[in-house]
Amino acid sequence: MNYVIRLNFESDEAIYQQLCNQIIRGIALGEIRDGESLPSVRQLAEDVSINMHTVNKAYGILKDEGFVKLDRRSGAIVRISPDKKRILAMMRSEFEPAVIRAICTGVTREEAVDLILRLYDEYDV
Amino acid sequence: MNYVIRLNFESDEAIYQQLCNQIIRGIALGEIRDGESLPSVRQLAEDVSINMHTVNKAYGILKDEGFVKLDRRSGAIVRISPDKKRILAMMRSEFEPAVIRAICTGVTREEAVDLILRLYDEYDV
DNA sequence: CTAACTGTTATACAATGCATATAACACCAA
DNA sequence: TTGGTGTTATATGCATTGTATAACAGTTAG
Repeated sequence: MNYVIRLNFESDEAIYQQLCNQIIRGIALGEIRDGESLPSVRQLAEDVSINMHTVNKAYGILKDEGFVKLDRRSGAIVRISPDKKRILAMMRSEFEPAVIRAICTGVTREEAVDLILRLYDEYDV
Repeated sequence: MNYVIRLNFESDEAIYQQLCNQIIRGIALGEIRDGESLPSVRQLAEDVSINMHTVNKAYGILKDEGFVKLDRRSGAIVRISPDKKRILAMMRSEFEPAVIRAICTGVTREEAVDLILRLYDEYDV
């Protein structure tokens, strides 16, 4: 895996969450492919200078969210089990706080839609 | 203010954040109008059975986000100071984690856009 | 078989954030 | 003066986060 994980230790976002997002981002970008194996918890922890348990927590969440399969012998392997209903429910709860603020401050539907499409353009191939 | 604040004490979302979101939601829905005054920190705390400081923290955030003006004599008054740049930056950082998951699981642009538009329909008048 | 590697679990610790509680202060209006 | 604002200070209990050390069970290469 050549993909570079970027962590911001000054951020108030938890490290294990940043780690999850970075790996999912790599999958979306196509830089981490289905079937590919991720570094071991100890290896990745050393690579990015964090604790083993923080990586293990991130891997456990990626497993629960259906992005990887964990295996004692070969480590963590990217295998996507799409759960559209769950993702759409998650998207709704993530979008809602932003949309109500957008409405109050006069951000139009067109601007919101444009923002979504630009994010898709940025990550989707 | 007839608007009903709903809090979920079982949620892992902080109470002061839920309170912010509920009030902004009320503004978006038009149930709380510009110029209207919110209950005092002590009154609202008693109404929803939480601590005064939790309400005070929420009011402080609403002030920082530009949704209310605070006044020692008359309390908290809804007065929106739109900061589009800030809201758009916030929307981007809120949307990003959801969008990368959407791309990985095959949620299309159309579905994401539809979700946004349905949220607008739900809150915007 | 041994050694080295996987994920997994248990325990402990410090730091931080959340929510509560009690109390006081400065300001203003009736 | 009395009672209502927001504001601040201090303290406590609790959960989360991240780190640290250690061990366990299963796999694999030598």
